[in-house]
Amino acid sequence: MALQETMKALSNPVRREILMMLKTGAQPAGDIAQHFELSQATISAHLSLLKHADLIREQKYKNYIYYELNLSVFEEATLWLKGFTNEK
Amino acid sequence: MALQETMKALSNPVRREILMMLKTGAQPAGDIAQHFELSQATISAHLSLLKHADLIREQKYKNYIYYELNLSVFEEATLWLKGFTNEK
DNA sequence: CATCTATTTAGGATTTTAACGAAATAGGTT
DNA sequence: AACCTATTTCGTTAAAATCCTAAATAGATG
Repeated sequence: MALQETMKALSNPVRREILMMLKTGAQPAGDIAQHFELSQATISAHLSLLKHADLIREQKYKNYIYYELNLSVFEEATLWLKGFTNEK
Repeated sequence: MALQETMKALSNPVRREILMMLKTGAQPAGDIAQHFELSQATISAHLSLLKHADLIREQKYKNYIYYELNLSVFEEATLWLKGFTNEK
């Protein structure tokens, strides 16, 4: 998919921290927001951008929206980067 | 070093294209600029940012400033990304 | 169905980024 | 020293990103 979207999404520290939070498993938007001193609305916008970049997926359960990593796009980005160090 | 600088630098398509141009070896700033329909000043600013992110190094020779990749920082970024897909 | 809770959307202020042309600098070369 | 040539720095402008508060939406629950 679009490397541009991926890289743009990864360029922001808040979004990277969100991704790291999701390493251990899916979490609802509210829980994610509580880890930051930022408004819920701001975190929601970051989540939306990560979703558009396809780095995360959402999954509804009860009253919550759980977000989780979508690893395939990470693999693409990793490959792009490895292209610099691997080849002779 | 600072992952923030690295990711910020990689988030821009012009800068990524510059990096790809340097895969095949060092090139002077002027040659790099010629591959884009952007002013020399703009490319110079991109090169400066890449240099601050430590993704490239400069090397003076005759009248030119040659830029070349600095692979160690690519490795750090690759490791960070692989941290998402590798671990269980 | 009325209400509560979780989350997003809208609108707006502030900061950052990307670009340009023009001027400045830094080295070579004559 | 004077002059090229390559590159950067300066000053400015326009567009995009980030954040906030307040209002809207969407589901679950009583």
